[in-house]
Amino acid sequence: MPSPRPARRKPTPRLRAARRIRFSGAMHASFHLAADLDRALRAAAAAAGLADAAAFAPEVRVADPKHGDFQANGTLGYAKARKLNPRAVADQIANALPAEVRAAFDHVIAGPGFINFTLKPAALLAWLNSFATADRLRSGASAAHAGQTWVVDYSSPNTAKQMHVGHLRSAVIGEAICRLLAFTGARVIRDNHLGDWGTQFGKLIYGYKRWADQAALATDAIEELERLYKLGNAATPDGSPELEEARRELVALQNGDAANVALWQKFSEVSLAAFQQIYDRLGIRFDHNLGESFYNDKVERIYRELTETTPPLAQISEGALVVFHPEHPRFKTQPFLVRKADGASNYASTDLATALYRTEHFKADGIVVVTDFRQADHFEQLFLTVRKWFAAKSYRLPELHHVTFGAVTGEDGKALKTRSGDVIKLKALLDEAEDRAFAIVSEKNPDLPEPERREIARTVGIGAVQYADLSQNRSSNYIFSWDKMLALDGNTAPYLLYAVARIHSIFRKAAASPHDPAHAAAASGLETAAEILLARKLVKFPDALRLATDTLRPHFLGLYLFELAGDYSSFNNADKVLVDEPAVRARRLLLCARTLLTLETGLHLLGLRTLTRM
RNA sequence: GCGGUGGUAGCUCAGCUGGAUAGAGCAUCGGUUUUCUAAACCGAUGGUCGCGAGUUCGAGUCUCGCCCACCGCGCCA
Repeated sequence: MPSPRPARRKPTPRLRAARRIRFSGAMHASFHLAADLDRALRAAAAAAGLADAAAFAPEVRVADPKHGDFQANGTLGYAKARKLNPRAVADQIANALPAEVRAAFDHVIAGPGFINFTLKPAALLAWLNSFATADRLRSGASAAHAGQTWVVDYSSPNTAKQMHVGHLRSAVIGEAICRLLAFTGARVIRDNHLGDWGTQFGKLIYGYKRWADQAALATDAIEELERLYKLGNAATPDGSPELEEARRELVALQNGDAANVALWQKFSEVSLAAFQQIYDRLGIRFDHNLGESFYNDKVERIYRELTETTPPLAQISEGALVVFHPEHPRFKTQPFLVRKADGASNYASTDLATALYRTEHFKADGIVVVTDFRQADHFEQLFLTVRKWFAAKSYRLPELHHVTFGAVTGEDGKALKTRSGDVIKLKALLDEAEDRAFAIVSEKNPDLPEPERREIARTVGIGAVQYADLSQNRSSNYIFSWDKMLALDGNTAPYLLYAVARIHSIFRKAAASPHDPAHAAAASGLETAAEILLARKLVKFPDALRLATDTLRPHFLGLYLFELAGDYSSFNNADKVLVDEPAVRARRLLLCARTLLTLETGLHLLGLRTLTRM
């Protein structure tokens, strides 16, 4: 599989110690039950006296509910390699399982030799009691990236241009990844790598100096800058004296000409202000906006370091400074061009400088760059080069991940455009999402006051756009469909938000708080099929979280939330919550509270807002 | 030409890195409410996992070959 996948991190001694302490039985449930089982199975293999027990990998997976909660597949591979009977091996291991595991799980050997584990109702309840708040969930999850710093580079629009639909996926997926990494313990640095430098600024300054409309700049600066760029571009055809003039403006800017630098700064400022209006609606706030211009004075060091090693990593070819990778079938001939023949830098130079800055200045343990799949070659070459360069200079090497995603297309499968063929501006798209959501809310719930319907429309409309992107595997193209993303059935934001709203509704009706520990204290043991099915789903949140974070694919979390909302709806339909018997009512309120906690926590991790009524 | 990503039910998509009888939603058909939001739930119909070989206890998943779509491949990012 070509998409980047984080290597399993070696646990630090500190983490190993933490895991030992966290290992426990049913009384004090540990966060990640599958990880508990993995350790218990390894210990059992050793205790059972299996030959070569250290080589036994349990391969614990979340199971189909009809088979249990978790299954260990590792016995099959282990037995096969040693020509043993897999069921006999499974039996030996199962018989040596520690008492805590036997207390918490029923287990059975099934099929060719799987060991299936099903949590007992008391163990389910113990887990739900242990993880009663978002903080508890976070501290349970935080071991994965504790003590690490991750820099995430996403959104990254060009200044002096409006954000359009092509910027949506990077922003939405990038923000979700930031939140996942932060929740699992990392210090996350959100870095907006703006396209704020390059030849287009010569043409823009040329247009600005001739045709700028100050009134238009005051009302909608970006719109006016786009108009001026188009004018400037049209007025400077190849070979024309006007183009020469535009180039002189660019050279003046690059040489620090005060007037042009001031103009460029103004362009950046108004652009950032316009971007922030979009980011506010998407719940995004960057820590840094270190665009390409920031690295202007940092590329000389790159050229020097890439050429001073023996043998040099970079070489001159056709006047340009390039890096070849002789061991690579394609990049041995397809150059990585780090300095143009005219001596100017390009995106390869600044990206190399960026990787170094993030390593040295931010002390990054991991760097994630979120761009569309068309840049895959560039980043593969970039990372290959960084690895060799850092090794040659003995720099510490962070994990490097290029997170790619497919195109957003219309229902015809072609790039998404307006009817007139223009790109769709992100502002207009978000406006339309809210308008459509408002129409639906007003139809479904006309009695709510209009300000509340507006607020609901904001949350549902924007959430629908975000979730449509996040619910699907990011590597495939995604077909933009208002009807599908705003549908109330299926894996959509409205369906999930509706489940959240219904749970809030029950607590309103009961005049109770989801945070009240009294429900847990008064709860009797889980009994009905729907209660148990729901609880079994709730305890698998850690698995979904880990999968989404390890693969940097948020849709795994989305899929889990959808399944959880479905199990909740079934429970809600089968078992009335507000019954008279206090102990039954309390345990069902407990399930409602934990479902609410998990759905809200999960949706917030994906960058969505939630509602109490809709 | 080389490479990347896709190809799974009529449509839109999952499929946890090789595991059990391939799953959801939409659509179609049928059912459920004097009950906490029916914006819901339950059931049925629907599959040559693009095609063909191979690897092995086991392949949608791995290997090889082919077909189709989108995309990338020297001075844009």
